Amino acid sequence: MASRANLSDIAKALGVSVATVSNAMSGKGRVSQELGRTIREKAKELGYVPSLAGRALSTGRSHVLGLVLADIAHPLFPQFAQAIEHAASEAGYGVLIGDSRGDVEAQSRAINRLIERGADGIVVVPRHGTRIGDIGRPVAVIDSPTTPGNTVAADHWNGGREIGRHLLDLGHRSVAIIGLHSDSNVQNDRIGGIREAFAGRGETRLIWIGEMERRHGAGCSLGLVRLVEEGVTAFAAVSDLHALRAITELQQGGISIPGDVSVTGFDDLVWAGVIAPSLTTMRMDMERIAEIAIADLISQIEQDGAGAVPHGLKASQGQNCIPMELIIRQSSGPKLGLPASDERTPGLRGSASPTVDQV
Amino acid sequence: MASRANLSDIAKALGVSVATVSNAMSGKGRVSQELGRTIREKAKELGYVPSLAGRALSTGRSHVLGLVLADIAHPLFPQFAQAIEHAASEAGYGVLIGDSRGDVEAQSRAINRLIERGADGIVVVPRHGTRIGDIGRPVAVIDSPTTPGNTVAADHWNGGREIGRHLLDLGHRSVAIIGLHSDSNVQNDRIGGIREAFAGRGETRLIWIGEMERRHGAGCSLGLVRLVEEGVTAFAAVSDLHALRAITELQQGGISIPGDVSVTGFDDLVWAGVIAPSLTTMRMDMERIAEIAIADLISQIEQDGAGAVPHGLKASQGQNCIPMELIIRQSSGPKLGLPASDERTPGLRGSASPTVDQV
DNA sequence: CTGAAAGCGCTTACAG
DNA sequence: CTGAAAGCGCTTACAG
Repeated sequence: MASRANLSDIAKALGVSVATVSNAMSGKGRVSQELGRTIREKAKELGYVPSLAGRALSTGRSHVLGLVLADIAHPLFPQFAQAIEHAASEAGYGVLIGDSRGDVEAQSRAINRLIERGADGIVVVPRHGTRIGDIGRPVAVIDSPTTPGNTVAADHWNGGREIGRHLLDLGHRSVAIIGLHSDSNVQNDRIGGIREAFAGRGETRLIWIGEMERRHGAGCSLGLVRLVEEGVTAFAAVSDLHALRAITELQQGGISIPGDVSVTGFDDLVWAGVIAPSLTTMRMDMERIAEIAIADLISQIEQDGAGAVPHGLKASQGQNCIPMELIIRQSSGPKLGLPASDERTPGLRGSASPTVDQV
Repeated sequence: MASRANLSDIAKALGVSVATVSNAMSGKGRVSQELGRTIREKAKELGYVPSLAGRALSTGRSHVLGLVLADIAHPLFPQFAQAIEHAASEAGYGVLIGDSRGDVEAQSRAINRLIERGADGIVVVPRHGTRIGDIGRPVAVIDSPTTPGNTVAADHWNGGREIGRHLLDLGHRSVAIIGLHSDSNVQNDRIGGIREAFAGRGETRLIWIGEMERRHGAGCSLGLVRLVEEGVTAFAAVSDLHALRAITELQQGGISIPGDVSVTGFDDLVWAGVIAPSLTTMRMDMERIAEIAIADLISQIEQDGAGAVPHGLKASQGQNCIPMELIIRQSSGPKLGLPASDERTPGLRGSASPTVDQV
């Protein structure tokens, strides 16, 4: 297990020049089929692994991308990281992570660190209400279709609309929408969609968790039971995290889901399928989002040298708003008293005959 | 904004040699204080950013570490990634992510890819029951103190013991322990600790979710309500994810927590503080774990050239078993009927007077 | 204390 | 189709 073979070793072993070996390995033609094959065989035999550092130095490209999320501790991070890593890896790029710990200015520092580390481009999922300035290197922003400069995103608005329709179809006419911050484009889109669906067909009210916690402390009650008493029959959270909070608060208050009220979320986070009742939610197509983000980034990288070309899409904008997928699970059901005209399978867990049923 | 200044630019601007500039920048002495200062000033003035590729090529060190988790979609990944990124970044290293999507052999491929990308070393949080062979590059394994080759880990066993004691202190004498796989060292440690605490003081039984799902399908009921009827008063899950499942299943079954039974978890996942009731759990000190893993890795890197020195700790083994921290929240309380001799603060949510109270 | 030179492993015009 | 040469930006003995 001598130290790694390099181009020169192969060249020597075959009595050819390193230039030829290089050309053969990169497969850009310029070498006879015959010789090309021989060289590649020898390379394999010697266990040749190209040195990225050597390549990077001569091409000026590191073939590494940076991934910066507003908050690396966000429960969606795993999904993002996995999809981005996969897409990048398919395209021959590595992914370096940057963390901004939810802090706005740390976000730009994180981006800068990654650039100093030689990232050829950056994928950023920005913090609510942040805008990414020109960083002199290609960037792909994943936020919301309504965010200026956004590269690709799920169609959050339409996702909201579908959630709204789903609840309307089940007979719900009074929904409480649960959000966190009013400065998040993603959340505002989702909320806008839900409201649009309900417009003229039912009433919506809005709960901002962030605001409630500022007033009553973190982890405070959301007062959901009270809302049920006032006639709300459905809760549509803009994230599974908030849906989870709603479900447990309602359950703790003795309210049956979906017997008494329905609850929906967004994002299909890891626990959504596992809690009782399992959570109806809206899922992003992370694979496609990642693919498009990476493709855009790479096309930018391969165009401009290292240029300060303002990032933006040449690709068809329409393609960059990715549909979300409604996943109907047990937490949403027909409004109490309505004929159960649903065609959904009963599910594995017996939400059919709830044992709790008061308030 | 011309293209980036390099050592040679600084050297020319000052009429000195690049060697001197290099020495001045790396601060390894060899340069007069005077000149050193001048050079560094000029460097700053020109906005000099060292080329990692150049450095990597000449030193053979990329200053990049790889992070491989069994499953990047695991809810603990964010905590790990954040802590590792932070520790690495402090030490001047970048972090490249690798994904093995929960697949055992993909795990080694992921490791190899990172090595081909030039990672100087790898941090791996292995999949249950996997063992990392020699990969010809420094590795730090974070798994369980009882895993052979483990570098650093939380003291899962003792964490289990503390959970057990906590439940005993609350008066519980019959606990159901909820695990996923019996081939996970981490889980076995946690379970062993709980059992040790209960030995001779109460009875424990064990539920393997993985096994139940194999028999009854994913998302199946865990039959927890039945257990309560049989006299179980506490559920100790080896992960917050399973605790969450337990809490919702119990609540859905009309059982009050902590009124009727207590539930505890592990890991303090993102939602633990936010559900109702909030979840009592055991938290790892990720910052310390990450620090130690990174320190170990770097010391290995700086010792052997690229050697096949079998990884292992020279550092004091004792230091590498990091205590966990018990976080008492509302999901655990005194056993029903017992005098409430607890000193815990009542918490923000009124678990004091539960409205649900049947079965 | 400072500098000239070689070399890390690759790619890329440019010749032949 | 193939090769000799220069260069990417740095570091590191080795001289002076």
